[in-house]
Amino acid sequence: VTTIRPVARAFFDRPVLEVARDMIGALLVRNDATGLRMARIVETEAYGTNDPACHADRGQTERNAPMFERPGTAYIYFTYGMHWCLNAVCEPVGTPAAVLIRAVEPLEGIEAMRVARGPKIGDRDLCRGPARLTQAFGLDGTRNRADLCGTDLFIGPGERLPNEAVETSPRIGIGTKQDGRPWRFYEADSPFVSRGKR
DNA sequence: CAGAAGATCATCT
DNA sequence: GATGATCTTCTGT
Repeated sequence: VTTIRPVARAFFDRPVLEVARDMIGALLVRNDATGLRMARIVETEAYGTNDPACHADRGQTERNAPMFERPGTAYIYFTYGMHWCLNAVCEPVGTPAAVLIRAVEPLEGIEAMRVARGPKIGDRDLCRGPARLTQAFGLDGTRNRADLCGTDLFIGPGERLPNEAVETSPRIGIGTKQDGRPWRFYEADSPFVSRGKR
């Protein structure tokens, strides 16, 4: 378990849609003084150029500045007055793009996650949603700009899921939402995705 | 400086 | 399915 290594930085230095697809099945790992926490990524969403929903669509600001930085950088932003969301910055320096991690399947450190989330939370709900997983992993703004190719917080290659599970998902969307905004969403066929009822 | 919206979640009906 | 929580960030004046 501790032999898992981070992906190469070149993994993130690619078009954000490709990275969002390839992050399905990869591992999110935090391994530091707080212990080991590990989970499989099952749901992602891509943000980048030509996307009005992207935080950087109207240029660089203090908040979105990490999106312009080195691929593999963590962009962790605060929203709705109480929630933190984790992104992996993609594409070359100066090109704002990032993948939001929307849901993960807990694999290791489940008790630590339950301490962070609440004693009555079932395994399925520990990390099912972008703000839930940051809470479960103990991530917030103090970790903004962390290196996701680093050692104590990183993305690992994990087991390769069948691409079919990603490409045929009923809720995959590379297209347009009802309001006309782009929808760049990937999910595995898993009970740990954020919207499923199952 | 005020106002609105927001890459959400827990809780309730 | 609806609503409240809670506050930062951005925009317009």
